[in-house]
Amino acid sequence: MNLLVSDRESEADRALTLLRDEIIAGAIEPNTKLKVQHLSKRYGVGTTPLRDALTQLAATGLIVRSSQRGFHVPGLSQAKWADLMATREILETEALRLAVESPTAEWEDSIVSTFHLLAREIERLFQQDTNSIQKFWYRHVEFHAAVISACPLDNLKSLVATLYTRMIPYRRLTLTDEYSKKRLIQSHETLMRAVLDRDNELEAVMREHIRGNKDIIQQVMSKFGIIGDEGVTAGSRR
Amino acid sequence: MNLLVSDRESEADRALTLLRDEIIAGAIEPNTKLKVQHLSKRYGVGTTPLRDALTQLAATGLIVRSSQRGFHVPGLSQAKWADLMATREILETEALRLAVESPTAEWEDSIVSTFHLLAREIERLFQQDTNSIQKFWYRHVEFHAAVISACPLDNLKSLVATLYTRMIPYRRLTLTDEYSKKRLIQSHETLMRAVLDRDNELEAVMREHIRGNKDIIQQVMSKFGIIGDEGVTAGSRR
DNA sequence: TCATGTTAAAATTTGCAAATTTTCATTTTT
DNA sequence: AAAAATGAAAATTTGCAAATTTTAACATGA
Repeated sequence: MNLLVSDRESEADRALTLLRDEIIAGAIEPNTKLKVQHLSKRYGVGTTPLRDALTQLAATGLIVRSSQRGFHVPGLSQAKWADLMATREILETEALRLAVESPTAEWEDSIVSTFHLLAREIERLFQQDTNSIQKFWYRHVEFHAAVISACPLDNLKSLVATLYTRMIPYRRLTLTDEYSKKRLIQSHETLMRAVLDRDNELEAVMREHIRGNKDIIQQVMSKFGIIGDEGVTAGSRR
Repeated sequence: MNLLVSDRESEADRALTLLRDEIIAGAIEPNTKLKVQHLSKRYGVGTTPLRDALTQLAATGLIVRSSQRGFHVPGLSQAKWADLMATREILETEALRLAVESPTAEWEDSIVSTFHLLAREIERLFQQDTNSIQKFWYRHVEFHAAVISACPLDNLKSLVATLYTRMIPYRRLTLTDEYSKKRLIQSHETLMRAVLDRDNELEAVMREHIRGNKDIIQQVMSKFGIIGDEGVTAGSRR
């Protein structure tokens, strides 16, 4: 049965998306323990596929798995964020350098189109739609993936994607304050322009883009008093 | 029960190790489909933990997961190997550069000790012990991890570890021929020396080390007629 | 009071059978 | 013959209850 084009999506995939989306939106906060039974009921997904999703996310590093004691969302810390962003700077800048070396037609097209989708989604932030933060996240990832899409190294690009996943728990901090929508759009437009214009200082522009983002989040963390990593506080969820 | 120190290792972990060890040894060849029931019986591990192990290895990229149609060991190809090694060169060289910038006492000690363990294990290759290839693999990973252990970026180091996992299906090719034990030891000794001596050309030495390895495997692949990626041939295992 | 044991509850992990989907050989149709 | 349809077998995926391990509250003894 299933007269329409069959879905071809497993329950585990669905569970993974649901869980990730809640972490993106901050509905599940850092340091939260992820209890299988609880999430299973919450999402209406069996425990087996849910566990599969948890295993996948843990392997990526978005969540943490402790042998025999389950999964939890990692805590935030200045040090971990700095580590993540420094690593991102190395990989993403190098990927961009390689992309410039072997540019293609679709490359530039995809940068332009994903930029516009990203900009539109930023405009929509804080408006009615409750899913706008998730959508923003996806558009943001897609834009940056497009920027390095001409890089011929698949392994390098997949590792960059992993890093973006690890950034998820911090990402929401961008949207608390500080960063006006305009600045967010401009910062990405600057990067796009530099690529399209083959700016001589392209690598430097990328580094600045990343460092700018790093600094903003660090400021927000300071403001909220986040310094170290306080460990997992039990209890399910708010 | 369990009077001694309790094991604290899940069945899934055990399954993961067993499976990975067979791939390292080549007992499970590239392009082999990994059937849950078959492996479950083979290892005497339930299907649930076995599936967990498969999910983890797929998330790392050692094996491939296709939605609704299971897991398989990826096929080898010249292009994929070149991609992997180029990416490795970028990350590992940068990690080494950072390690040199903030050296510690244990760093050098760990390089020396892991080198000797590696050298011993290389001597033992092709001798009685049937597990020597796996042990060699572990010592090899440990040595390279030690070389970059002083790098302060945990994320960068974890990505390097991921790349080493992805190299597994190719690694056995090193041991068919060509590479004499002596050359294998020397190549790592050269790298160690360069680090301990703070060679000015340290980064170049690392790049050469990686490229040397890349070339050897490429030659072996040519000899065996491996060029493209022929896809999965069904059937369990030999 | 502090450390150490004890025990019940809670959570993770596992085994297995049922449900779903894919595969593949065979038949039917063009 | 080649292509499309059929259907049974095989494999993946899922639901759920049992087994194991951890957690946390409480009691015991130094």
